[in-house]
Amino acid sequence: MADIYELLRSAGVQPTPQRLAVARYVLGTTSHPTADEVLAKARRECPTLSRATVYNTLTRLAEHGLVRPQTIREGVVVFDAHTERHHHFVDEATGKIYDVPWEALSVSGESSLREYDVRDYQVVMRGRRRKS
Amino acid sequence: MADIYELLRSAGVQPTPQRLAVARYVLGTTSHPTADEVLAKARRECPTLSRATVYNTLTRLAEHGLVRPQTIREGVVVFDAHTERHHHFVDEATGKIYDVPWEALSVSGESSLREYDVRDYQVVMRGRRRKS
DNA sequence: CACGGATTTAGACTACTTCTAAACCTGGAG
DNA sequence: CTCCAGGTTTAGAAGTAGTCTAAATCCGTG
Repeated sequence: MADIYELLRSAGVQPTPQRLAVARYVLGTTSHPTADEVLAKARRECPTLSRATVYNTLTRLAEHGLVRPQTIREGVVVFDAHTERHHHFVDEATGKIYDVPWEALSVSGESSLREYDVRDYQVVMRGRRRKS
Repeated sequence: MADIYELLRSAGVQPTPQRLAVARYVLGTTSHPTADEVLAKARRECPTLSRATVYNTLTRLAEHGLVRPQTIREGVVVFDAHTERHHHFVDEATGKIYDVPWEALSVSGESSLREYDVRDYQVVMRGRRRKS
């Protein structure tokens, strides 16, 4: 949340008002928004913001490691402000995506996969979130 | 590939020429095709086949457990004829998806996830396939 | 052979994403 | 101060994935 302006600058992304509005929303939520959701929220701060700018900005933030696009939900890319390794749980009833800490699961056996140079992996779980 | 006709019938899907063409292709490949790829291939056998029929048929095959839709590649659903549990490896250079046997990996720790009722899970890996 | 239900079809339509070309800053050189 | 050049933003067009609709077709039964 802190100083988004400085965060963008130090990541090498010139901080324009539009980019700040996008970054403030996407970096401040854990809800895995789609580009359109980011557009809707960021427009509250910057009403002329265009769809193209949102896509450009999200792509740029991703290139600079500030968000991570994820292919988990059907038909859309969602953006995750949580950039360290972690797993995901998808609630099939609501479509909501939850982050699962890396340490909650342990995966072994990758070493047997000689044919593949695995650069990254994650466990994707689906089911229902228990009401608590 | 055996008797697709019987396979459809016994799964409760009325085997029409269009459905046979779709099923023959999608059940006979390990390439995780998209609906459009299935359309292109199945049209060789059945040139009047329409896009809508391909979507309808793939949905029906999925409902009857003969294929499994997967959300792994950006922006598209791919269909996997391999319906038992398994993991996936995505080659980031080519976009190709490879099946990884269930036994090749072991995941532990799901039990700590009290908040979630995990009905299904898989490991999704990304990287480069080694040329062999 | 007519009927009715299931199936197929083309094309319209929606959603998501990328592209394009014009407009718009903004900051430095003259 | 003015002009220019870069980068940025914009609306809308275009491209791609998938769904929907209504008419046409097919097929088994009476």
